[in-house]
Amino acid sequence: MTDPIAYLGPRLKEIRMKTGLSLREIARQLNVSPSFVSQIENGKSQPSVATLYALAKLLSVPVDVLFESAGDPVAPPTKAYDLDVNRNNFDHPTDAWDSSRARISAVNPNNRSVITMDSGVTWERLAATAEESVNFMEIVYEPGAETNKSGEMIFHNGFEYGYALVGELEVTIGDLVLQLSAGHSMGFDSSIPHRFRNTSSTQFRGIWFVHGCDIAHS
Amino acid sequence: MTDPIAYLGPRLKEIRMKTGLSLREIARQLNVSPSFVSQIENGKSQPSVATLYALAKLLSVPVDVLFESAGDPVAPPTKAYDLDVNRNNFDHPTDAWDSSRARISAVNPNNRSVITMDSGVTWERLAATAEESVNFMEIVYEPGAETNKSGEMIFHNGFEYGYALVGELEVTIGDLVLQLSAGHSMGFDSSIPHRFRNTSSTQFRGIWFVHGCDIAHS
DNA sequence: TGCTGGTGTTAACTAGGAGAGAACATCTGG
DNA sequence: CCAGATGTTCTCTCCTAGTTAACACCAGCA
Repeated sequence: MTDPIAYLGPRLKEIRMKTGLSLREIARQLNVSPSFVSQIENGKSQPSVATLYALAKLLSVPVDVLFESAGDPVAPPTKAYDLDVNRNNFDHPTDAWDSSRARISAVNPNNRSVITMDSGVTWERLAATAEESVNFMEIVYEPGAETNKSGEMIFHNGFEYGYALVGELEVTIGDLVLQLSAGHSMGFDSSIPHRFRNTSSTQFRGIWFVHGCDIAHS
Repeated sequence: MTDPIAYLGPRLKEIRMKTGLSLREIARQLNVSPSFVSQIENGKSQPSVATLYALAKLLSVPVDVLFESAGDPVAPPTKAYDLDVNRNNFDHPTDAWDSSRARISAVNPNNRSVITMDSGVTWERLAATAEESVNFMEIVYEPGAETNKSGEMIFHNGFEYGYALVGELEVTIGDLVLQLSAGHSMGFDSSIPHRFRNTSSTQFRGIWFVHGCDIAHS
């Protein structure tokens, strides 16, 4: 393995980029000079533990993530570390998040990485493992929210599983329509066109598991 | 939360103690002076990122663990796992139920198919799709119940994902121990030896998703 | 009882690097 | 073309990471 310390800088830059924060903004929030942040990112200087920690916290990633050299994993991380992003158009969630390298991932409810769609649909990642094309998440449908504003059905390879925590969700799979209410669960071949819609006046929350068939390819 | 940097020293000492390593031994392996290790442990000095990293690696804990204040549950001493497993009755759920042929499956909570283990562990199937080696279920651990009465860890191909609905579950994965309480979630490579245990006095319920690698074969 | 080899702690010191500050070269948008 | 962003690269200073040395304490062992 290459020296993880050497990769700290580039890694940092990479993560910062994803957050969209500017180097100067980081410096401002950390109370250090912009030049210093630049020096760190380019490996020309190293932060102290204090600034390292502050840095990790600011970027909301575990410190260990900063040591990961682009490819290989390190000691078992204790948290999922994907960044909060805001994207608005995915057709399906199998590839919503970058795959992390973790073999173990534990996620604290107030520390989840979240994807918010413009349509009142939110995905909160429940685990960030090394598996590709797999997503374990809590999904939230605000009243009136639906998978696709256009009303179109979507389909994709793989299977999809859901468990309703609270609220009601109208689930349409093929020509089957069912009302998923708290405690109910379902699973289906997601190559069948499907659509979800919250027709009620209260928020819907559910535990979702989606995986693509390309699991098979690995 | 108190400043995690301030706790770094004591935390370090605590972890070192558990490993049984002497301060001087640590210093020797890190190529630093014993006095310096002492100064770090007593908060009179702070390590550089490099030594911090080396330290974490030497103690085989993720760096973040060093920042956790004494209270939180973390990794206990590193001990080689005992990989002897016996699988007389299904100790892992990937193949518990026959695979159904359904492309769509919806399950009503009071109509689930249930497998009860003698040990106070129950699996309730949440969906019965055509997928092989996949299980979506609600698991119940009564107070005192554990994966294996013998206390052995189990492992199997694939990945396992869990979301805690109510109660608490002590989850041991490799040498990582974590307390999974309501709302918390996790996922892990289930080839890592693992074990669950309800050490509390109340019932634990969670949504579980387990799939084997042989998914690929279908 | 001393000696040897273990443990952790503290003081005084120093060399090196964490971090600042300025001036630099870009690229926007108005 | 200016005002304000962005990141970079110098030089310089002061702080501190890490040292050495001597400290006090045990345990075993002759």
